[in-house]
Amino acid sequence: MARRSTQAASEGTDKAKPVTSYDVAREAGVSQSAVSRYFTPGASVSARTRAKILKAVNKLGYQPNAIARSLITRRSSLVAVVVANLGFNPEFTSILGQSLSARGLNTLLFTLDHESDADHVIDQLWQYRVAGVVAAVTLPPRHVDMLSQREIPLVFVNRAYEEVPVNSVSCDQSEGERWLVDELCAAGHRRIAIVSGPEDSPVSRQRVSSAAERLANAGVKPVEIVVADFTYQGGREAMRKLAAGPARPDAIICANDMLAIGCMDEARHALGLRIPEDISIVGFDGSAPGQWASYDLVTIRQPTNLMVDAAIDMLMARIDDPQLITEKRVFSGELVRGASARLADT
Amino acid sequence: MARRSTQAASEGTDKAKPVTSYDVAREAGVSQSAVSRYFTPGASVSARTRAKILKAVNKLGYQPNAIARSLITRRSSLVAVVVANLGFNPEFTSILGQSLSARGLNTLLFTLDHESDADHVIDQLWQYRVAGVVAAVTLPPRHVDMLSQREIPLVFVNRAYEEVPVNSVSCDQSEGERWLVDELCAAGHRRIAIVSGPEDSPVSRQRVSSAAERLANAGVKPVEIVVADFTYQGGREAMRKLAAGPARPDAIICANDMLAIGCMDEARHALGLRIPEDISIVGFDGSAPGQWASYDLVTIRQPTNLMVDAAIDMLMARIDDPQLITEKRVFSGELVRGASARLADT
DNA sequence: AGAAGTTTAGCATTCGAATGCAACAATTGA
DNA sequence: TCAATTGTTGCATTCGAATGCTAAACTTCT
Repeated sequence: MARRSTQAASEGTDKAKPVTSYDVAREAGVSQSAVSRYFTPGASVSARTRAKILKAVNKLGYQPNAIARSLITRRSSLVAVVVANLGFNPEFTSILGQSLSARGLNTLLFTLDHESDADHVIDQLWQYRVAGVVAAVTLPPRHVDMLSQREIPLVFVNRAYEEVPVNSVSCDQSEGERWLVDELCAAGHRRIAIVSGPEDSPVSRQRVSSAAERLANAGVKPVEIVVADFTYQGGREAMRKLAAGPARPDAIICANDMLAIGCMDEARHALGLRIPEDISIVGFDGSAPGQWASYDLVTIRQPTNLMVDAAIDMLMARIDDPQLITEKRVFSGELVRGASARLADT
Repeated sequence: MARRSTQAASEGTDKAKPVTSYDVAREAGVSQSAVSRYFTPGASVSARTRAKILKAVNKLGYQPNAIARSLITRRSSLVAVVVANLGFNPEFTSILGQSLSARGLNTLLFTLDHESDADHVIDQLWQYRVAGVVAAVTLPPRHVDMLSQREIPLVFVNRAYEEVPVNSVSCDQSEGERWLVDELCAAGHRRIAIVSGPEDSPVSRQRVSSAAERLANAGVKPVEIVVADFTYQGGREAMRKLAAGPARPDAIICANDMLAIGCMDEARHALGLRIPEDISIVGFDGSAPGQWASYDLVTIRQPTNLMVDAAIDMLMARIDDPQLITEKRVFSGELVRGASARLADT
């Protein structure tokens, strides 16, 4: 085993030179405190020292060390973003990252496949003393409690908990499903099937139960409820199953756009059905592919931008005052009247 | 006023209690050093103290503070992942994040809209003393130099530089385009157009020039080269322009799948063309939507998993030994013989 | 049992920036 | 002009874990 210190010291060709606030202070002829204050928004530094420091900073190419800063201030500019691998709008992550960045926060991204990975994620984000957490997945209540005990602000997106008070922003799933059901029923559909997402997905469960309930109100019993995962392939298989069943439905309510797209492709390209003449298909999300001309989905568009902004607002309010009362913000979706379903004329 | 849960409300002054290694040491009756060594893989700790510490750790719920550790070791477990907002496979980010996580690294995600944002990103990742950088965007040479001076390992994905030596993994764009061109020519296409991505995108430039070159070799001059951005809408507009031009092409080579999808939708749904009877369209990427039945694109599938693994391998090798010579790994793509283009029979 | 070698434990220091405090300078008011 | 006020500055300490070094405890071998 080689001794690194001696080696590194001897071979000093082009060495990385970590510039510290002390270096800047020496260069500018001021104290390290002054340099620190220079980078602290509210601090009092005279114009003269300001100028001297600025010069030294530029000369040396100094960048404050966020690690050291976090250590002493006990807070970082990192926000953990926890998303599920499947079933979530990839554009959401992108928009969220950009909004965070615009507010000077950095994104620590965690993608989880299985809920069980949550333990690991919680450990990691705690180790990094993140300033907050935006979760678009379900976390077990004990993790929610843990974060709240540790006073780490947490905002859920499209999740709500009965048991624990949490901040959340969401799109009104029930309302959206009611709209969809009403549209389908008004257009005369009666043999309606539902394609559900995974059974452990709260979003899917909520959408499916809302739709089923509204159907029941309208005196319609779903001809079938098929469970699929939140993938294109899942949608195709679901459609295949429905077509093979006893009474082919004349309308399908899918738990998200991806499933709807899969259903449409299977219906058209494998089963030779016409949409919406032979069968109506509706989704939920308002994802980009759903709006492509090939699909032109009837769906509920979630106001992603609004939701992201709201989430960040809540998070930052919490960061400033961790004692704030929890709040849930629910946005209405927007019915997108595409051509994938036969709807009543407006 | 909202009602609070019994748990949270019971303790009026529930304070966050940051457990440190000293707390654990006291609880276990050992020194702080011992606790530290307990969490250091190669360190020597006797079975007895190990047990005592483990007990204390569990009792107090201790998690080492990654910030403090990073400060003293001068390295973090963070890897910066820099991607462009448009034009890149979202699944790439997801896979990369998971692979990093599997190796104990965390993902600091930066999404950039404009290349000019790169300055800010470089500042941020340097401030956090990231262990490495995976970039799927072009960075100005000065930034590449800066990272190399600071000895921060850097791996590019699908970018290569002539001027500076950098690590990179990529898919062989030229080879892929040659395959596509050859297929189209062999099938008898002669009026071939190209839809390019943004002119400041190296990936697009490389693909377009490779295709154009191969066409020239075959004695074919592109009927037109249309520039678009890397979006669905861009593809649609490009197709519209091409159709309005003097000689409508019988085949279109698109700089990526998204553009190809846009072209297909415009051709079919706005122009009433049949694909591939009236016009052949090919893409590049092998993205998921391109493989959906509605499109069934002829394209080049990039081996995303291989590329991600290779990138991480290179990065980790660099982290272990920053002096390693730079290396470029180029993978072949895979021709996907879909139905979006009329190809010669095999 | 004693010498020589090997683990293991603890002390003290280190990483780099933020901040309370006290000293000092600059400004204002009388 | 001097005192009171306000604004700046630097010193010294702090955050929490890692690590070189030394001393102590344990093995191993003769």
